[in-house]
Amino acid sequence: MEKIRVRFAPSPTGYLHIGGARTALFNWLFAKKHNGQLILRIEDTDTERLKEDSVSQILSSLRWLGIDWDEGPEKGGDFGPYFQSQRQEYYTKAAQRLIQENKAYHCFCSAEELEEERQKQRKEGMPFRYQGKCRNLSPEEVQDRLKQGIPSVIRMKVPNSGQVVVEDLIRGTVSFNAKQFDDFIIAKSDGTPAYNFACVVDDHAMQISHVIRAEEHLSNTPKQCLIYQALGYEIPLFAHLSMILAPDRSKLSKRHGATAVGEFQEMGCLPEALVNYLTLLGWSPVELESELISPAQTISAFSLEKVSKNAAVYDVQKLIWLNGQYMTTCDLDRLTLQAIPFFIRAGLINNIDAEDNRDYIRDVVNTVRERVRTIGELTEGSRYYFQDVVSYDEKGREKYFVKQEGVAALLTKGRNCLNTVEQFDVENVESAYRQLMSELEIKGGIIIHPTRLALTGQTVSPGIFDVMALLGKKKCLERLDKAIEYIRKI
RNA sequence: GGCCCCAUAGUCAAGAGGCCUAAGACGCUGCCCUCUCAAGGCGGAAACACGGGUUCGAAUCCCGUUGGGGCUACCA
Repeated sequence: MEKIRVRFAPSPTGYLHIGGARTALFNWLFAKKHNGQLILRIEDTDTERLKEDSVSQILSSLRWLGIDWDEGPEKGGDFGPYFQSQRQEYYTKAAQRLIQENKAYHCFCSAEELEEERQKQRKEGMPFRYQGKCRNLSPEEVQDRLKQGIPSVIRMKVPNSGQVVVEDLIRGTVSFNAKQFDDFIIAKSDGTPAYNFACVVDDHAMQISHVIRAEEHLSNTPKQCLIYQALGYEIPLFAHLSMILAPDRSKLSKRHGATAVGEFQEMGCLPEALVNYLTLLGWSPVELESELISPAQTISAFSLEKVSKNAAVYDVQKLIWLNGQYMTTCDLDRLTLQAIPFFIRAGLINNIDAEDNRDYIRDVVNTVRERVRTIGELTEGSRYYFQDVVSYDEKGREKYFVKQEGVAALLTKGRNCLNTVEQFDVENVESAYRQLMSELEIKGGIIIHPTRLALTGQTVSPGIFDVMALLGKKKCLERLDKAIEYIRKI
């Protein structure tokens, strides 16, 4: 088989969203699977829609996900430049050639004229198609108008009969009737290429073997085939990935909550979880026993033919669940490192703590991580390890501090019991407390619940003895004293 | 409107004419474990959009309908 070269070609009009991320991921998986290259190309021909910083955001999101490219921005390669805005000469040359070969032509119709025509046709209930007014202008006329400086676009001369057949690796053979297309624009009046044209010129120049992109481009593909044919280029293989939809089956947008990769990062998602989730959207690891799969496993099992044809509704619940799974199993030091910025932002620690108390922070992360699903939740669940308890959970307060008979005295016994523990570790603390329970002939929960509330302010936490040991003797005694005093005042 | 794609539980998704009394996962739910919450273990409810064909036999093939999505720009 020939060299496999695929590309991801985002337009820098905003952040990388999960649809784009999945397209990039599937391209990456396919390239890795076949020892091919992934090319990153920035499609920035529409200067009006460009957004500042967009490129660097997209690049950093891709890197965060672990999707690396072999050629492209900040990387270089033999087929550059990788920004379409720097490739104008290629487009101009190709368009000029088409004009010389009588396969494309200058069109001098103004936007107003076209709009008028459009309205007229709509009134008649006809689909809008350019009528080919400038199609047969004589060379002299064209030269004349060009000299006069009348703005013009370049249009394809589209044959008005015949079938255009697209071979798609996911969808099979899809055919279109050529006569439905009008003479579409390949170069705008400022000379910059229209999407379909730039795309074909670049994919050919960059020797792309497989075009893997979103389904929204399937309808553009026959036009691109027409361009390939006119230019005499070999047509690559296509694979159109189904769309990712919002829960209401509409197109995903900001109103549907987090859709940008960066937003998932901010809420404390782990990149491996997002990647894992995205691979499951449209592809399924049939021969693997679990859905928790690493990129390496995915690469070896991946095949485009097995990619699902139906649009997928994205379900944040499953992503969060996957993230929770990774939270408890991922490398602790790495997770700690990722959590620290969250802790700082939440005001739990400062930069100095982050350095000096690294071990403590790591222990906190380790004990809390198995009961939370995101780093955001981890941060919230870690509060009392860094800050004093300033209030008690309302329901817990009612149940354990107000309604529980003799709780102050009980906690005092607990306090004194802890006070006798020398080596304040989990085993010693637990055996001391257990001994107290059996002396008092009470069930564990009777003293554990109020203790938890006193130490954490919450009704939920990791195992209470783990909490005690991590908090240390001093803080445990302080917080118990404070709670006892608080209860007495009720 | 025209053209194109798609159609299995709430969601992702296995399924290539008999192996389907239709996998698995998330979510929901019952029980167990338990100091709480998670996690974990064992159960449960929940789907082939509809109508016609083809066939001895259809979730699977064909046609139609309905529904969803995309394209139809001097956007990509």
